[in-house]
Parts: sequence; C-alpha cells; structure tokens
Amino acid sequence: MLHFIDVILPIPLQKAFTYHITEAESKFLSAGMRVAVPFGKSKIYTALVYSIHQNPPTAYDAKTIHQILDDTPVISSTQLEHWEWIAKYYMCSIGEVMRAAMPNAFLLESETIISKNDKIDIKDSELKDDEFLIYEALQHQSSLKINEVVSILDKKRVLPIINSLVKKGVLNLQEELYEKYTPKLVRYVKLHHNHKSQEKLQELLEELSRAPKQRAVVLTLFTMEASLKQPIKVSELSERSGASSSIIKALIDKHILEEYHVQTDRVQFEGEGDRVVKRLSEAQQLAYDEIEAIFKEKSVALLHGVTSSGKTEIYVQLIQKQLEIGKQVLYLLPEIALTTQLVNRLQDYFGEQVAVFHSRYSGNERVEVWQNMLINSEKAQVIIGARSALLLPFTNLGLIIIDEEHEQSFKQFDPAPRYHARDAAIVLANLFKAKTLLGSATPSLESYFNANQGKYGLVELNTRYNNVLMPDIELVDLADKYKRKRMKGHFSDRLIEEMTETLEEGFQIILFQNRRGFSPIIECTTCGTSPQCPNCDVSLTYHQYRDQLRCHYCGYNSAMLKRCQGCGNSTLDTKGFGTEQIEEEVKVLFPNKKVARMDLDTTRGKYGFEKIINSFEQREVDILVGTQMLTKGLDFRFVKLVGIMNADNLLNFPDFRAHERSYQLMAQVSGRAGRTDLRGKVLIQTYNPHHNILQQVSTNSYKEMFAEQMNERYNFKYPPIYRLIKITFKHKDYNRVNLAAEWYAKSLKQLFKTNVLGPEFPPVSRIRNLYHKNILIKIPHQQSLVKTKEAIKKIDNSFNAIKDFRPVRVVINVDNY
DNA sequence: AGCACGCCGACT
DNA sequence: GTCGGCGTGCTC
Repeated sequence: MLHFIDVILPIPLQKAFTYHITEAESKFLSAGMRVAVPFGKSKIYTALVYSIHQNPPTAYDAKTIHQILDDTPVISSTQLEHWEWIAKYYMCSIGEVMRAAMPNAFLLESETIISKNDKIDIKDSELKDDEFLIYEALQHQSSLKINEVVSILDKKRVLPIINSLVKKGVLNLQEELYEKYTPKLVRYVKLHHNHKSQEKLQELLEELSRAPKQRAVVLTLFTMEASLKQPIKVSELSERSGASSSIIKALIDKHILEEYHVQTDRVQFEGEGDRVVKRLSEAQQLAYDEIEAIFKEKSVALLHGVTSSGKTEIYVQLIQKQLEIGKQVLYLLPEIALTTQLVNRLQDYFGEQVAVFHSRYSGNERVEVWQNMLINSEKAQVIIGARSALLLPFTNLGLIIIDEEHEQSFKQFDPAPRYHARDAAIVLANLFKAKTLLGSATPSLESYFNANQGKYGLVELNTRYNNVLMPDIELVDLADKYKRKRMKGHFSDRLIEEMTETLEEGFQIILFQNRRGFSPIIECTTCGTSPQCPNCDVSLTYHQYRDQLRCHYCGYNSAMLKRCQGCGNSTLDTKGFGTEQIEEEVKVLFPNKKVARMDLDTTRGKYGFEKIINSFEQREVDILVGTQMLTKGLDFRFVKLVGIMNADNLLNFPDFRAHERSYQLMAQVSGRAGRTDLRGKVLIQTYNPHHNILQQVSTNSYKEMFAEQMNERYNFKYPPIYRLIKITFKHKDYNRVNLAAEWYAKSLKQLFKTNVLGPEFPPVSRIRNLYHKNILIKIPHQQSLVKTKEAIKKIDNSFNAIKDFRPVRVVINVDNY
C-alpha cells in the first residue's frame, strides 16, 4: 500500500499538492503538522499536512517529502476548518490564509549553499574569470550563499556561472533549512558544587584573599542568594557587585562559579494580577446582566455604549467569568488602541494569564505566544490582540470581545486574505460554540442593522461612567467667520476663545485634522501648475519639517521646489492644510504652551506612539494635534476641549460610507473631551453647519443617523441592505487595464445585469505606476452569496485563459468596506 | 508567489 | 557579441 499526503503550501495557488510518504511516516504524521517538501526545481518549502490517504495521483509521480518538522500538530483541526471558511468566503487560497496565520519563523525556506568539491583538481586555466573568482573565494571560505556570490561578482545573474561550475565538478550545491526561532536563554550563576561544604567555602575565601575583586563577587552572590532566595542572573550579579563580566567569567573558568541557562519568555508582564475587579455601576451591571441573558439565546451581542460609559469594566467582568470556568478569551482591538494603557489595565486584573499579540511583535515573540497557546498554557488564557490574533491556535475559546467594533482596520485590505476580523471572529466563535461581544460607542451600520434584525442581541448603555455629561458640541460656521474676518489662519475666534479659557484653567486640548503634512497641494499662483507624483496620479504633499514634497501613496519624495517647474516663477502657494500647519499656527497663537503632533510621521518607530501618548498623559504637553489616531479608545483624563479643524473634507469623501464614518470619527474624537467629572467642550469648524451628520453628531443622535443612513443605503442599494464585492484590475498599461476590466464587466453583466457597476477609475487612478480600475458587484439579499462567488470564479478562470489579460492583476475583495 | 526559460533591445 | 529586461509557464 502506498501512502500520500495532501499539503497546503503558503502560496496563492488553489490546487492541493500531493507527496509520497512511507508507511512509517503515514503512521507518524497527522493533519496540522509541518513537513519540509521539495517544490519546483530546487526550493524546499514548509508545507502543512492537510490529509493523509492512499490514493496515488494519476497525472504525475508524487515527490517524496524532505523532512518532518513537528512531532505534534502546530495547527488544530478547528483552525483548519476556520481557514477553509476564510479562503472560501473571501475568495483566496488556503495557502494565503496559512501565510497570514503562521508566524514567519514557522515557515522555513531553503537556501542554496555552495561548497567546493575537494575530490576534483582543476587548473585555473580551465576557468573563466567569473568562475575563477568563485573558486578563489571558496579557498578562503568553506561555503557561500547565492547572494554572497552576487556581491562577489557584482552581477545579478550568477546562476548560469554556478551551474557551469557544478557541471565541471568544481562545486557542490546543497539546500539548507534553518530553524528561524531561537529560544531566549538567560544566564544564571551559582556557586560551583565543588565548594558547597562549609570547609571548602572557607578555603575558597582564603584562596581568594589575594583577588579582592573576585572575592567581592562571591560575597555579593552570597548576600543576594540569602536575601532574594531565588536564582541569580549573571546580569544581576554583575550589576550588584559592580564587577565586569570578565571577572565573573574568570570565576566560572576557575570552577568557583557555575553558570547555567534557563529558557525564558521574551514577553514578560509586570502586572500583579491581583487587582480586585471593580464593582460595576448600576448602569453597567444592568448592561452586564442583559449581555448574559442574550448569550443564553444568541451567540452574538452588540454593546452600544456611549464614549466613557465604562465598557472595559464590563468586559473585565465577562473575562473573569470565562476564566473561572476554564475558558479562553480573545479580546480584539484595532491595532492602534493596543497601547500599554489598556494592556496594563488588564494585566492588573489577570496578571500572567494575559498574552498580547500584534503586528509590532518580532517573529520570535510571536512563536512564543503561539507555543503557549498550543499547550493551552496558563499564560495564554486572555489574548489581547489586533486583527491577526484571530488566527492563533485557540484550544478552548469561550468568548471573543471585539472592541471598537466599527473600526475599519479590522478589515484587511492587502494582501490576501482580505478578511474582516469581526466577521471571521463570529465564525470562529461558532466553531467553539463560544460567544461574541461587539462593543462600540458608534456601531457600524451593519452591526446595528443585524441587531435590529434580531440576528444579534442589543444592549444599550447611554450614561457615562460617574454620570459625567456628554460633551457640549458647538458647530462653527467657517463661511461666516471668514466673511466677517474672524479667522486667524485656520482658527476661528470661537476656537481661540475656548482654547485660551481651557489653557487658563490648566486643562488640555486635542485638535483633530484628518490630514498629515503641511499642505496637500502646492500651486503656482502665476500658471496654476502643481507638482505631481511621478509614479501616482496625485499631487505631492508639502512636509515642512523636512522641507520636502512627498507622495502619500508610494512614498516618493523630493526637496521642496524653489520655483515653479512650469513657468519658473517663485510664486508657489500652498492649498489646503494638514496637521503640520495646525501645529505651526498653534505655536504662534500660544507661544508659551507645549504643542505635540501625533500622526504617521511622528509615530514611526516601535515606541514613537507611546512616547507621545505618555507625555500627553503626564501633562507635559498642553495641546495635541493629530489625525485619526487620536480617536481610537485612548483615555486622557485632563482633556477638556476638542477642536475639529475642518469637518468638510470628511463629509465629502467619495465613498458610500463617508457619512457614517464622519459620524463615527467625530463622535469618537468628541468622546475624548471631559472624561472625569467636568463637562467637555467640542468645537467643530465647518462650511456646512446645517449638514445632517453634523447636527446628529452635535446632538449625539446615533439612532437618527442610523435611520437616515439606512434609508440611503436602501435607496442606493448599499450594505447592509446589499452585499458588495469589489474587483480591482491593476496594470502599468492604461489600455490593457481598460480592455481587461471591460471584458470582465461585460461577462459579469450578463449574469448580474444592473447590479454590476463600472468599470470605473478610482479617484487616484494610478499608484506606483500601475493603473487601477474597479468593478463593483452589488448582491441583493435574496441572491446566494455562494453561487455569486462561484460565478465570479468561473468568469475569472475564463479571463485568465485569455493571454492578453493574464498579466493584469485581479484583486477580488469581498465585503470591501 | 518564486523561479527557469526564452526572446529582445542596449551597452561593457 | 553578452547583460539584463520582462513575458510565459509550471510547480505534486
């Protein structure tokens, strides 16, 4: 009997790949283990065992596997089931899901190692110049890697040369796999066992009387052992005794001290884990009870609680309950809200049981969280993470909390799998028969709609914690202020008044402007030309702090121009404004106050974000200017005033969700004002003070906004009434994109008629030198989603059969919102 | 996705 | 003439 395995490879191919295994291997392997397999001409990849069977493939001979990498599965059957759902629903390959889910350190790839064949003797004259260079390099080094050869020869194409050397028998090639994960070892010391007895110890100290430094180290070690009663790290000993590591090394070499290594976790927590869970307020308790009641009947609950209503305390209570019955909890947050603020808070309650997972983690850190989860370790009972934490190997999930449920960062856009973490989480929870709680002060329309439809349970929490009043929101009419010359730069007299007052009272201010840089457009006042990005179809944004022009789509940058490239005049003017300009103006208006700016440019680096938040929290900064980033669940206690510099560019964004988003964004920023006992103030500057959305924001009328927006969605056939699938075509050739998109749209229209929109160019039609064109498919409620996707697949296959279209990249995005 | 193979313009 | 560009096809 022959034995085979089907494997998943981390590549975007729909096909399954079959390998031949021995009977012993078939007994040993099970689904979810990793194997190294040869793939293509020379590469070795990490594959995941999907199934084990005895059906030999008919069309080809299966290769044998290279190596088994695990002795127990690293992926559970539940995960595989979840992956399959994601791949099917979001129309991608299961390999793409695999690549997103597994830590990079698990995905080994081979590297070609070149070594000299010692058995052969070759004369220099038989080698060409390049060949000789490689040959010579191997006289000094036992082996070379491909890119080392590339740098030796300073050429891109080195493989033909290497291959010719292999043919001549001069070189050997070998594929090597590396383990990417390295456990972190900490060095500890203790007294060598030779000196354990009392007399030996005396002897030792006498012996060391001539080496006072070493003697001091030994004595320090004793005191530390006596007082700390725990193993002593080399680093601690060195620090306490003031001895350099060479002194300690000498002692180890002399067998006076003994060193040993212990494997430790890279991520460690300070939280005590003994903080008593706070008593809930009456309103919170009511909400908690309602959630519990809903979970008896439904698997999903939506908690709609206004900003500062204390949703986190309710979560903590629910987590506590799950832990008591021995279940895991996944707490999902938008990436940006995953600050130390929140993590510390949860660690205070749950201590070591908390594990954190986000994209700023290194490969090694990810592996450790993963491994802890595989063994259902005590250290992985409460998992706090961003989107991708959803793909971790849960064993015993009881509850998923999705906080800030409306955040669009839960949806992955690029690369595939383009999944929405909220929706994929609900599916995951169902696989575990667990519950899902969605929380937000401004729920997404689709979730609130689902709640209204009875699909989810709904819990409303309308009072702020400690009964703090909702902020007072005032709209400022910019048209009027400009006309009456009441503006200083981009600040209205009202805003300046309120700012002055707030600062005098010693409180802090947040200013929101949804655009970074100094100004998005530079324009010549003589001829009207403005500098454009050479790779994208956008104008360049001026960044003052580096005196640069930059493209926000591809990262292109150049020095700021001195004169217009069109007419040569130096009459360059800026149009529009971003956070940088606001920061500058604030500095002029309030010269003796501290201003900080928080946007993509100032939060680069691993801790950039935290630094700004900390200094604001510590009240080292009076006024914080920032973009969207400011909105995501940050809790500042001394902010009394929030200013939204310009609401119009939010409202006029060309997207069917622009109004919903504007409401969410403004309501969330406003929520940053007045979070303790005093009432906050919010000023929204706009040219359209009568805009419905602004009226609804200022009166805190979520339901009104919901009803009105739903009406629009109904009329214009948008989600949540209809479903959407967006198909994007990308290619560097304008005509080819057009032809390809037209062909595709025509095929779609035969099936879906008027529910196919486009193809249309997006507002930015060229990015990184690729032209983009979109088709939007609207799917009515009664139309089968599965069948629609099957039809699209079919069209996609025919599309790819056309040679001219094949180079066009097609991106299918299900639920592209 | 990678990678090899093959065809074509542009330079040591 | 070779180098390196890119289009095309294949991977168990």
